[in-house]
Amino acid sequence: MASTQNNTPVAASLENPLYYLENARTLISWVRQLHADLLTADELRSLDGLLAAPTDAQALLIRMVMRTQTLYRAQQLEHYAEINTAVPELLHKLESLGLVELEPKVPSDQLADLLNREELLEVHNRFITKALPKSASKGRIKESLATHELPSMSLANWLSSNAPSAALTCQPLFDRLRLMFFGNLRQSWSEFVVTELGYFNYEPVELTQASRAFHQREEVDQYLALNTLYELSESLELTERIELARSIEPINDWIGGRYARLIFGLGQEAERAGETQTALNLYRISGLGDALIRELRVMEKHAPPEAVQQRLALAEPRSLTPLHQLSIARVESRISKKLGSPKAAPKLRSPEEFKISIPRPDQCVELGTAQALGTPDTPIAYVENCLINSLFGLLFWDALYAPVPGAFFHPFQSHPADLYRSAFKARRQAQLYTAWAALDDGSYAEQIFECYENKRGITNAFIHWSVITPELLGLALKLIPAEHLRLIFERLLSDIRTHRSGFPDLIQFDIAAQSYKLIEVKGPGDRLQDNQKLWLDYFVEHQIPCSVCWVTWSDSVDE
DNA sequence: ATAAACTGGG
DNA sequence: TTCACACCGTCAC
DNA sequence: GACGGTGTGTCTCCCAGTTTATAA
Ligand SMILES: [Mn+2]
Ligand SMILES: [Mn+2]
Repeated sequence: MASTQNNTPVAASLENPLYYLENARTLISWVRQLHADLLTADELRSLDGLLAAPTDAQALLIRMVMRTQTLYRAQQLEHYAEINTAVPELLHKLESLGLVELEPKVPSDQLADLLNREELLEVHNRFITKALPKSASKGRIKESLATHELPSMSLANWLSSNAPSAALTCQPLFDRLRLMFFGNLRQSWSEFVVTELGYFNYEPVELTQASRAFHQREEVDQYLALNTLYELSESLELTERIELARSIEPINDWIGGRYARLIFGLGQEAERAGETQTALNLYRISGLGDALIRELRVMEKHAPPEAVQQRLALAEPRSLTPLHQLSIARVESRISKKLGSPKAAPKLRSPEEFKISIPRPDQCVELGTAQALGTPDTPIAYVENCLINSLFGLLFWDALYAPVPGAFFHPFQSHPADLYRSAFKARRQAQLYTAWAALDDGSYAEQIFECYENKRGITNAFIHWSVITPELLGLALKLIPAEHLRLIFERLLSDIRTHRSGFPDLIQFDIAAQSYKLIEVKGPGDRLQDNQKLWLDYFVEHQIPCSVCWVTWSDSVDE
């Protein structure tokens, strides 16, 4: 039933009414094939039990796992046409396998997930003497319930009617399986069917036998622990979350990055709560560039300038992105002024600027400006990051999808797992070299067109197929010199994460002059952002034509 | 009464 | 979970 | 005017059916 082809998991045909079960079994067997050593004996036993159960029982469990809740009224599970056994019987079977709990005790704060507003209000007014009016919103009822201490009890008791219910007890196991398969918790069980329906298309990449997202159980545990802390942000006190987070010692760089982001986020929460010292400590632990900036800003506010300067001296500029360096340079400039030995503010090259006044457009200011500036011979496209990123994705397609060991481990990836890591370039030197060579010998335009034709529609981290029309692609490749593309791609590749954004809003082509120009539009009240300033600086440095257009409203009185 | 938001399902 | 922008306030010149 | 900080919209297939919020 579970299907793999050429050593790759394959989505089930929709002809099979139990397609979702087939997909789940595919996922499970793929994980067991590659990750069996990362599962406990208990977990393997649970899976064996499930896979040996009657088909209808398996199907119902997967239906429940795929839905958002972990708690269900039996009534919510009765409508599945492809499941022919009575639901109570199946739930009973699943209970005997230890996958489901029948008639679970439901705490009052979970009632809202299980009942609609009307039912919730009815329950509220039956258990709480101070009744709420018929019009009370669901949030209001929830609040009121929370202020009273009510004992947990089965749903049937809450409703004092015959309302059978069941809770999944195996959700953690299935989340774990999903994580081990996808390498993230963002993708869901429905990934298979959405692919089968054709809404997602992924580039097929040969998966090596060693292709797996995790190598030790501890890595999976840490990922799950970090994720739980993100989810708890609403319900658990900050101090407790900090304590839990700090007890985690990441065992690899990848987990370390997620850990750093969590700690940074906790630091920001602490900062906003006025817990300055806690925030500073967390920023120091985090090690993220963003955290260093926050640390410096907090120190600037609360510590003597000498202390800030000392901290600045310890910063390692080489490990920081240009974006971080810019922020740090500004701190440096302010602090040195305070200490009496002024150091110049960071100086970036800026492009030509011009102003236009147009009526406030129906759509966004970028489109209004494009309309005002564009002519038949000098057409404008509103592309922002899409054009350059798409050209990049098309030219470097083979590098992006090179079967580097460990980069691809399931068939639903839009990009290699190490795309944003520093070793990305080093591991694809041959493919990158080929692409650079095409740019040098002039064959790149043809290659990009070919890739565009062949790969159109395939989900790609850089390419926005709907924006890139053949006409736009043709103009861009004809009018942007290869040398300019080389310069831009070099900077992009030097730090993909940071440099994939910040490109100007518009590109204007001049067909007669065989030239082009990038235009960043700034409406009233808007201003250049740091990542935009840095790209513009680079464009000016390398004589890549660009400008900033300041827009005011011609039909507006104020200003 | 109507629109907006959410949920499930292929 | 991304990215750009809108909008607010402060500070120094 | 240059900054710093916060919040928002849009987007994560797309359709149908249900639930919720809001106003008249
Ligand atoms: Mn923009
Ligand atoms: Mn803009």
